[in-house]
Amino acid sequence: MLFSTKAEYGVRLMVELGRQPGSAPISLSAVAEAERLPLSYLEHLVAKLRKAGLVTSTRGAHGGYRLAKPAAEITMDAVVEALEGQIAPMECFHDAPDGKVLCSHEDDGDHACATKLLWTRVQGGVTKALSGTTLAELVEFGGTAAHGERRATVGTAA
Amino acid sequence: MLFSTKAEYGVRLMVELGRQPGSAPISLSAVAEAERLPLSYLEHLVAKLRKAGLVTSTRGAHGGYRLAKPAAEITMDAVVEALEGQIAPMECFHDAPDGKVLCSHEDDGDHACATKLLWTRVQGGVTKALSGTTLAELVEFGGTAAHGERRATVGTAA
DNA sequence: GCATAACCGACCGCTTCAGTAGGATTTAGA
DNA sequence: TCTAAATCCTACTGAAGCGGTCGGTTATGC
Repeated sequence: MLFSTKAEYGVRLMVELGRQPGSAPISLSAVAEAERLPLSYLEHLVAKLRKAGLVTSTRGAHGGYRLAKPAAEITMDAVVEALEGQIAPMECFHDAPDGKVLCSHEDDGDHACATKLLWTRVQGGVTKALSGTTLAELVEFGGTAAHGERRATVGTAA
Repeated sequence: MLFSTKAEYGVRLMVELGRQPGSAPISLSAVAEAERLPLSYLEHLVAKLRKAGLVTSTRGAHGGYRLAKPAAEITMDAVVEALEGQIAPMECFHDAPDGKVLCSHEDDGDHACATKLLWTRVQGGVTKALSGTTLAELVEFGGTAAHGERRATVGTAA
């Protein structure tokens, strides 16, 4: 499995928030019930999302969570990264501050790291798919399929 | 991390086999020494590759492993899948026999699985990167990047 | 002041990961 | 024929992460 249920649950949570029309905050328990997910586990996940600045919270009675930005401006790479940590295909991969991809055992033998080409391509494919998908798309996708006829085509990000 | 070191080590192992010019089998200990990887761990990995039909083995003295097919005909999706198991972004994803992608909680609520769009795109990106890369490419990549003649001769073991 | 809800940290059973250990079987060559 | 080299196989282990629970604290609307 590429991702754990943290990403799955977290994205579902975000979609649920994005689905809400008004500006009133939604309580976690409402989300948990709607998505049939354990409330106490969601607490951990939403904490990550909050620390990443993706959702805002209001405490106390009638409090809850809402999106920090419009759903169309939230790309899924930020969401998944907040939940799962840095998206790298391999342990030795880490993003340099300047955006370049590094491999920790670059050239540590008598030849360059032959696997770097592969993992770079994989990472490119994943980040492209994630950053090319907005939360608004997912809300729309789930929403239209909800009432009425079934959307069969899923399509791939270009 | 998307993949564990199983994929990393296994790919390195395959590259090492592909690097060898002759048709003589290479012992695992030679590979382990060249790549500085634990021999007994490589045994587990190469077993998976063998069961997947990617390498062949000859037992006994002067035995070892070699590629079951030319490196140009080996795509990395087969290699990684042999090592890591089925490549799916999420637990609920599984390939149907007819090649279609299924989600186990398709439509389990009052709306379709909103995350399916996202995971489908991610899976597409990953499989595209993996199946679009051949072992020969990696061998070539590591080879040219190597500083010419300092290429280690994975000769007969010590 | 009470119910509601966000917050926080500790804990737990389970599985996987990465690696080790010890042996058995097969084979080439002296 | 004996031996060293190699594959092959099973079992085990420490560490870490996953999925989830629990109890408690703080903040807030009614």
